Amino acid sequence: MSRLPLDPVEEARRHWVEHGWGDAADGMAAVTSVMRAQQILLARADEVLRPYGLTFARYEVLMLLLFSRSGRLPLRTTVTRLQVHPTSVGSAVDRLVRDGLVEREPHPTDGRAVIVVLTDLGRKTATEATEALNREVFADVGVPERRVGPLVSVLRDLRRAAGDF
Amino acid sequence: MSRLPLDPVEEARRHWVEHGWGDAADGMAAVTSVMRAQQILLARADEVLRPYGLTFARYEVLMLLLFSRSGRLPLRTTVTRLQVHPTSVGSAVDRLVRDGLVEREPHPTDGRAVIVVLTDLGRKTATEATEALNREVFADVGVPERRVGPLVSVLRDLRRAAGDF
DNA sequence: TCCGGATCGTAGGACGTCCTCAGAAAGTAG
DNA sequence: CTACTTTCTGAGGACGTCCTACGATCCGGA
Repeated sequence: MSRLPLDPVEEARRHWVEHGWGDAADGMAAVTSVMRAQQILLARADEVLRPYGLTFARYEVLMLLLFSRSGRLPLRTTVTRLQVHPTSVGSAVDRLVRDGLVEREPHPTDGRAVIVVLTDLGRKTATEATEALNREVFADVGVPERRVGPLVSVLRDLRRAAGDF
Repeated sequence: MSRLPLDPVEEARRHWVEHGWGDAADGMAAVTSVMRAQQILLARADEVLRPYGLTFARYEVLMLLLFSRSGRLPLRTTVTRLQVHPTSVGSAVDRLVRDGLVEREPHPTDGRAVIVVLTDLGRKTATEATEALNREVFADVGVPERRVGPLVSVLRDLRRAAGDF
């Protein structure tokens, strides 16, 4: 993967201004920056998770179950908390079941619903994977310490404005 | 899409601290925030682009060609600038060709390479789509004006540290 | 000149995301 | 109790991303 001579986001911003789109240049730069940052961070996380047979999407499902303490949640609950499409969680759960990390159970009172249950292997894997992620990714995301707070804060505003919570 | 009672990122941070992972909690919050912000912004962009038969990935290819002024670039150049895998750009170009927005041409001197050429329809579509994106997404990304600059700045640091440029 | 390594693009496959549609079950109004 | 609406899940498909493997081409050094 080669290093570019110039920041592609700043290059795009320059083109935006040249085309008379200056009033949208900052927004374009923000959106493009977030897109690329996500790509970088997701690649790092997936690389660390690969030895555990996980991806970040499946890891998020496992962590939700780990935090539930009883290790079991309705599928619908995970869909709501993870803010993704039902079929996305569905396929993640399918692969977690395939690998023995979770199990599907029928809901005791709602015949439509499904309960996802963390297995012992799933609990062990989630814990070990978290320690690896903490060490290899989260402990240093490549942003100066004092700028992490403001970053999370501004993105929280964005998420709130988008109706997440 | 339902609104959650609490910020899921802050909920996760709380769980991180409770599990003794406090030193990685900020990084986890930063990574998770970026992931969700990207999902929100990508969904908005794709929605605005849908009437033009575009996705954000294909739109980025078109804009690179539009800015090249001759409207033609080696495929390799677009792969490098967009920082994605060659096969990702390949499939994007396939669909752009299918829709008549670009054409493939052989490279005049390098038998391995491919030149991607913007068609008149592609140029027109890219321009109109940009005006829609500027109006509907980039002009107001849901972040206070004065915080956009720092956001772009901190993510530029992250991208630079990751070796992008 | 020739040959071995590097580069470019593509094919096939795994995965995650979204969409629409369908069916089953639950809830609700009458 | 019936009929209508809503909720939950799964099937099938489109798309973007990545990976590995492969063939074709280029290039530089022997």
